Amino acid sequence: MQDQENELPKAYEPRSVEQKWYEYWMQQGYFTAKIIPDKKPFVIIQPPPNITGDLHLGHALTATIEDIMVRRHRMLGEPTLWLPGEDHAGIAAQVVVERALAKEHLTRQQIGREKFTERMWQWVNGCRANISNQHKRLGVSCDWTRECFTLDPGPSRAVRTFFVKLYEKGLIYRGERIINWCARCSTALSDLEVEHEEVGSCLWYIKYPLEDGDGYIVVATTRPETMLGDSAVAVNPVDERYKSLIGRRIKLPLTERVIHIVGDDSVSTEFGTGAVKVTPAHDPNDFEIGLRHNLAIINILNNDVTINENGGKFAGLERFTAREAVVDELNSYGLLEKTEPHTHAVGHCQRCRTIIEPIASQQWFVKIAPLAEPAIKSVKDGAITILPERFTKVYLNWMENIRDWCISRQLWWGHRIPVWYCDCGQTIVTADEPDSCPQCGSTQLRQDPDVLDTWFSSGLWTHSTLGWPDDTPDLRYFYPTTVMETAYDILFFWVARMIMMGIENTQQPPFRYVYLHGLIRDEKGDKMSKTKGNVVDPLEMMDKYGTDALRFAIINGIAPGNDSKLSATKLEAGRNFANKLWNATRFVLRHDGAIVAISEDLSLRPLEDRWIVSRLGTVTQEVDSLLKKFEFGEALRSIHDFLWGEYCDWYIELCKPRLLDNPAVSPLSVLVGVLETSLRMLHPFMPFVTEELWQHINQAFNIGGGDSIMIAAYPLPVETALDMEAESTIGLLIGIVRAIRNIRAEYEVEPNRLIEAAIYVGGKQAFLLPYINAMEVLAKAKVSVHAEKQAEIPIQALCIALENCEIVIQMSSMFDIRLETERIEKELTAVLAEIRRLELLLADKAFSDKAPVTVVEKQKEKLDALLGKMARLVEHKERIK
RNA sequence: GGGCGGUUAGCUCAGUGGUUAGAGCGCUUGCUUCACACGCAAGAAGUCAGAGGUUCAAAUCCUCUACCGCCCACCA
Repeated sequence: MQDQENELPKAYEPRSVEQKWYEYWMQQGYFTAKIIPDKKPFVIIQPPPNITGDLHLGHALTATIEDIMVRRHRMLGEPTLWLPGEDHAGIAAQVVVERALAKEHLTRQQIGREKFTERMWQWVNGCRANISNQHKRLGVSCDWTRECFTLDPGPSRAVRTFFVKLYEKGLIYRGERIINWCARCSTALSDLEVEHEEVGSCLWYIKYPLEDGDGYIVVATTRPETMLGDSAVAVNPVDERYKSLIGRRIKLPLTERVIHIVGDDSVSTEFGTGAVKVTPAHDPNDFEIGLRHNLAIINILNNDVTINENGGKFAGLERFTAREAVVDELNSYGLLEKTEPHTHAVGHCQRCRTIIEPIASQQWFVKIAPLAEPAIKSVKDGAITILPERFTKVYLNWMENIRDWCISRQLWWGHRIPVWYCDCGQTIVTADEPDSCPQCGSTQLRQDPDVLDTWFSSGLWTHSTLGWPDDTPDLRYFYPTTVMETAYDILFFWVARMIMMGIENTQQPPFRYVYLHGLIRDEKGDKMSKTKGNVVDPLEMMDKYGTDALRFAIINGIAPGNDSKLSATKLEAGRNFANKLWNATRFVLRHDGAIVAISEDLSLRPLEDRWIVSRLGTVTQEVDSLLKKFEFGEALRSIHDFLWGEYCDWYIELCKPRLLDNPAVSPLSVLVGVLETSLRMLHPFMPFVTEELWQHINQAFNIGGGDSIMIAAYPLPVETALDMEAESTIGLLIGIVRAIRNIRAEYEVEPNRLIEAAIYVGGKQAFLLPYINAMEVLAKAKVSVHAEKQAEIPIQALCIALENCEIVIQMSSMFDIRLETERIEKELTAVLAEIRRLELLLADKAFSDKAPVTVVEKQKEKLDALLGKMARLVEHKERIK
């Protein structure tokens, strides 16, 4: 066994073992899910990372939490599928490649759609490999044989099939609506892709003259330039101020147009002047008013948000330049009544931060309410459970107020809309590219140039990855999946849509549980972002501390749905824990002997053996129940505290004397068994170090545990594990040892000096006797145990009362009383001298008046401390007299 | 405007009705103890944001207040 020890370095070196085991696991095919018809599978479809760059800590957290669940369920013997993939990430990825092009002073328009798409695919190939490799470094046990990409043929066909299906049901339509237009990306966006931000701006009050010259009506607006597209002024019909004006005509300033004043309920009488300019082409509210009053939709903007020909002389100006020009001109005509400061929310493009412009435009939409209804029901009924529970309300609130979803994007990267147009006017909507027009037979068909919102394909992910629309064995067996685990910030983008689409396509909710984790922030609590430069690279952390340390650091202390911060100290704690396990195992491996199961002959074993087995049982129970509740942070803490605070700090130490004495009942079986079981319990959290150590133990003690810890059994709670007698007695023992150590530290007893302690326990605890010897070394106390309390306690003794016993320590055993008395005298003299000096100093008026307050205070504090010290010394002197 | 979360030891956070509120890091003191200094032992440190209420019992449940953060939202 000595050789074995030589093989193991003194400290754990992650790099040397991680790659080895990952390759071994892959080569053994442990990650590949197998269909076992009579068993219920555990299934997680991994949230596919965007192919926009490197993995960040959020991905690491997602991957780790999912790996914990997956490894546990696999160890529990369930057929387990964790399906990995990547998302083409439509606009986000296109922005990344456009930026790369910009560095070459190129735009996508310059190189054309075909060349641009080629560039995209080049990027994808590099990025996907990168993402997979980073995932592998994290130790993820996902089934790489089933890896998917959203643009793969299968998922792509699912997208087209779904589109056609919804179109045929009348749930996808094309129409002119107000959409969010990003001029930089040159595309429409869904409402979710717009991020609102409060900005300080102005409210401009503009006079609109009545056509007949009979005065004017004042409207308030935050976007004066849009007046160029006004087609009415609206007032509330109940508003006494304006009631009589309804139907009157206005000469719209800066244009030649004459518009009407209309009455509409939607106008607030409270805000602004109570009269609102109506621009149906550039405001969702106005668009609705326009529909009700049959108003013209006058689009005044080009796609690059310059003013178009409808803006008359302002044509060609950029929107904000136009705003200034319009205001100036109005002012010069005396039509600007006033300007007020005004704060309001302005929409920005989620991907490029450009200010969004609402524009009426022809786009494709999903009529969402019919899809939302069963999705709401599935959560209300409890078919899907959202954790933590508070997100249920957030989900329902959004779903119940959901609005139609704009799914067409004027991008080049993504799933092309499966719609073809023929010159004869025919529109063909089909999953497979048509050869000719069914109406006129023409082969000159034009496919719709737009692509679909990237979330349109992600929403199908739970079943498109398993083969849908085909009826495949995977789909039949693994669907519906078990848990959808992801960050709470994509609850609407992704989770809600998966539920709607999953139910629509399969009549079943796509998963049983939604578990939402929080975001990882930097040490200051800021969201990590590349522009802020506060991004922590998981790869760097793994290089520096090891993968298990990173996994420990991001799981330890987290609560479901709560954000967390990552810091170097957490990573160090993880590394230290791995190292602690490494060394505990090294200690165990130094010993040799035959091993039996820990449950065998347990009742014949000494109390400390029964104690640690009982504690293991309790921890197993805790971990089981915590993991069932998705409390990963608490479960990890529980295992950590047990291994470090009980197994290493107490059990190993309790065993040391026994291992030297070579007693009749060797602790080795329990020493090995508890460690081996704990490693299995910890494995899902820290897969590499546990595999490495478990392999050593498995071989050295010939346990026959199998080829890998990752397919060994996960420890489950056993009813009989608890041993109250052992727990209370060893608990008492620990209390005694701590008390003695405490006294030794307090009296500064030399480390090697043995002290004499007598322990008095009630008659029932007399069995403590045989185990006191084991603790003697630890406590450096020569201990005698008495069943009953002696009538007389020796005078020069220290008495410590614990819950069930009393400890009496002879003062003379802690130090030589004569020498100690001399030492105290000496110290007292010195302390008294210093006290006198300080008292004189403080009494000196010259000092207290002239010295800075802080200096005086400091001296006072010093005096207080010395007085306290003197009191303690006097008390100590009295006691040992 | 609507909703949610947070406020616990110097720092980062667990704990959500039950004796004396925990951990990691930091701090103080002492240890080259034959697994580990990425360690061991001992210690100091908290009016659990504030106020009121329910209860035998509240950090935990209820109400209100304050501050911080987040999400949703078409009042121009």
